[in-house]
Amino acid sequence: MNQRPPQYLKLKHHILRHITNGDWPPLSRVPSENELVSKFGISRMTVNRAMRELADAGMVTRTQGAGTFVAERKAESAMFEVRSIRDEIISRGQKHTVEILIRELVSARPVTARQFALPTGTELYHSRLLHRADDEPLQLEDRFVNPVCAPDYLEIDFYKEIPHQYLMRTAPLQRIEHAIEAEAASKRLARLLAVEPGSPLLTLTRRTWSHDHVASYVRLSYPAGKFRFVGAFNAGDFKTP
Amino acid sequence: MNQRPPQYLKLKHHILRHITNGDWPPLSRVPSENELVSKFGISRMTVNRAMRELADAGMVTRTQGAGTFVAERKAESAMFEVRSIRDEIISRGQKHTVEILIRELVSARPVTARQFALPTGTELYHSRLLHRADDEPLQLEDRFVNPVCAPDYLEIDFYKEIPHQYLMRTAPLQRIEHAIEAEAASKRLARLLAVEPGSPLLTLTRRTWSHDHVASYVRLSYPAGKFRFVGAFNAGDFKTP
DNA sequence: GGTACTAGATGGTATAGACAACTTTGGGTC
DNA sequence: GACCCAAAGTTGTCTATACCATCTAGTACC
Repeated sequence: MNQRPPQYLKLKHHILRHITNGDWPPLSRVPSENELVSKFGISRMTVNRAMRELADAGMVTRTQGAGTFVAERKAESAMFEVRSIRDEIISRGQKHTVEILIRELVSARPVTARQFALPTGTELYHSRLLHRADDEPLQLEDRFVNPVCAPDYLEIDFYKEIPHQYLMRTAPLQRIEHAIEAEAASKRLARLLAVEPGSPLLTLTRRTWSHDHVASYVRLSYPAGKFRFVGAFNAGDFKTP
Repeated sequence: MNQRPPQYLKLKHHILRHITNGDWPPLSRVPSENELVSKFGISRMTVNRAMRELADAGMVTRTQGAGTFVAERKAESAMFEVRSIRDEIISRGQKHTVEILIRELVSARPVTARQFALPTGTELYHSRLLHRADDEPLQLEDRFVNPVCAPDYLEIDFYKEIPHQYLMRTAPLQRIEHAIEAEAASKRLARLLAVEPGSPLLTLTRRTWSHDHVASYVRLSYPAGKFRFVGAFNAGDFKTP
C-alpha cells in the first residue's frame, strides 16, 4: 500500500506541483485537510504534517478556522531578500525613476550562454535599465532573460512594472543563486552611474531558475556608499521561557 | 493537564535550554524518544514532532537506529554562511597564514559601544588580524568581543585557532546580522592589504548575539577581485517527481 | 583475535480517534 | 438593515498503537 516515497512527501509534492504550475494561483484556497484525507485515503495526521511543512517553507499560509491558502511572496524568505529596487528606494522616502537604455533580442555570446546552460547563439532578451533615487543614479541593471520562461518580456512597460516584479509574477521561482563582489568602475559604468572611473562599485550577480530552466541572469551595480546588502539570521526559535 | 504552551513546544524549549546552556555539549547524546516519553508523560508522536523540528532547525542530528545528538555546526545553515576564512583559503588549495596586528583590552568608544548596546567606556576585547592566501593579503579582520560572552578571548592562540572557531565553540550563537558593502581603501587599509589607496574593497560587517547579548562586532575587508560572497536559495523542496 | 550473526534499541512513518480554538456562515430577532 | 447567536467547517494539538528500516552491541563461532 505505502511505497517508498512517504505519503506526506507525495502529498507535499502534489500540492507544490499545483502551485508552481500555476493552476493554484497565490491567495487561492488549498483543499482542506479533510478533503485531502478522503481524496488520498490517508489519515489526517499525515495530511497535517505535509501541510504544516509547506507552511514552514512559506509556500502556503494557514489560519485556524479559515483554511489554507497559497502564499503570495514566495522567495523573499531567505536572507538577502530579492527585493525590488523600486520598493527599496520608495521605502527610503526617495523618488524612483528608471531610464531604459537597452531593450533588445540578442544572440547569446559564449560567456552569457554558459550562464544559461544553452548553446551559443540562442536568442535571449536583453535589457539595461538605470534606476535613480532622487535623480541620482543608484543601480544599473543589466539583465538577460530566457524567452522560454517569459515570452513577452520585451513588451512590458518598464516604467510601470520593473522586470523584477514581472518575473516574480510570471515565473514560479524555484532557485536563486547570488554572488556579491566589489569592483572598480569601468569607463562606461562610471559614466552611467555618474562616478569617477576606477571608483568602487558594489555588484550583485544573480541567476534565477524557473520550470527547471535558468530564467534570468542579471548584474546589478551600485556606487559604493550608496547601497549595501543586509541580512539577519536567527538560530532555532531560541527563546528559552 | 495540557496548558497553554503546547507540549511539543515545551519539550523543544527544554531541549534547547540544555543545549544553549552548555550542559549538553555538541555531539553529546540527547535522550531517546522513549526516554522522553516516560519522563514527560507525553506520547511518542509528540516527542517525535519536537525532535523533528529541532532537527529541521539544525540544532540536533538524528540517525535512525543510532539516536539523536547535539549538532556541532549551529549557525552555518543560512545562505552566506559564516565560514571560516581559514577553511575558505585551504579549500581553494592555498596556504593560509595569519598575522596578529592588535590584541588588546580597550574602553569602548561611543560608536563601538552603540553596536553592543553597552555604555561608552565598557571594556571590550579588540583584535586585528591579517589573513593571507599564498602570502597575498586577502582579509583584514577587525573584531570587538564582549568579555561577558568570551572571557578568555585574549588568551587564544590565534595561530592555531582563529577567532571565528573559538567563538563558535564557546558561545552558542543565537543571531547574526550582516551588511555587505563596497568602499574605497583608506591609506591604512591600502597599506595593510597591499593595494592602492582608493581602490575598491569588499567589506562585510557582522554582529553576533549570544546569551541575549551582542557577543561580537567584526569588520572583514577584502581587496576587490580576490573575494566574493555567494549563496543560493531553493524554494520549498521544489522537486516535482 | 577476528568474523558473522542476532537481538535490542532507536528513529521514520502511518493510522484512527478525540478534543480544543478559531473563523465563517447563515438564520433569527429586533 | 443591523445585530446577535448558534452551527458547521477548519486547523492545532494530543494520544495510543503499530509496523518498518537502520544502527549498535554483544554473542557465538571459527
